Amino acid sequence: MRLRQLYDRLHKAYGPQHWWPADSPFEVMVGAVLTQNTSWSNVEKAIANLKTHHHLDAEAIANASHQQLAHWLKPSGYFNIKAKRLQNFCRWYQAQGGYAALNRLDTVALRKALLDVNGIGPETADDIVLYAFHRPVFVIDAYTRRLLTRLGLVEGEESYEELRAFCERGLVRVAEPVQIFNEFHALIVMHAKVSCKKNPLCESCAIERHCPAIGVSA
DNA sequence: GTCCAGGGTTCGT
DNA sequence: ACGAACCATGGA
Repeated sequence: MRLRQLYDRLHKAYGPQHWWPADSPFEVMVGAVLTQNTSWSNVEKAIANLKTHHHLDAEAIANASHQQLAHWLKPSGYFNIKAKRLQNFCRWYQAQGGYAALNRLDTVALRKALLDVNGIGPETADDIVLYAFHRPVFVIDAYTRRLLTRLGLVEGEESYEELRAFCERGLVRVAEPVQIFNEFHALIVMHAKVSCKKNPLCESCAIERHCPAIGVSA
């Protein structure tokens, strides 16, 4: 199966996902940090806390006490390390001049700048670049790696950058790469959450080969 | 109620 | 290059 075909099947099975679930680019960035190694439902509660206390704002987060911030972030797990990372990110974001200034960078420079921030790794950087700045980078996460491996499209031990290059190359001629990459990642997450859970066999074998949603029926 | 899986990044070694 | 540390939540 080719990537384009996988996309079509996922899209047909699950429909438009309208990601990222956030009210502003800055909320996307906060969510990208908080969702590191944790499920989205946990992140929503932490973001709701920030909203309730009028702290979903780079300056407010930058100036909050570590203790206060960690308390609000508690539902998203790893609250001490995330308070530190989020605060570090917000101080950097302000120092850079905020969204407008960063948006003047080209995609490669923007991605590189984000990766230099302590607490921002490749997936978090790409979440931000794609979903907050609408640039064409393909986000690789554990679900993506697992699905591509099960489908036999990749070996599985590739580096993050190798997988990203593989996905971007495989979709190099699409008309609207930002829109396709946006939807593709969302669909992979949807498939992992819904289809695999629904079918108990999914976690223990390459069920995608037999998955009615995206693959050949048995 | 108890146990356990899942999910990124950094920092040691 | 590899393992350890960081944590609440939801399902079994």
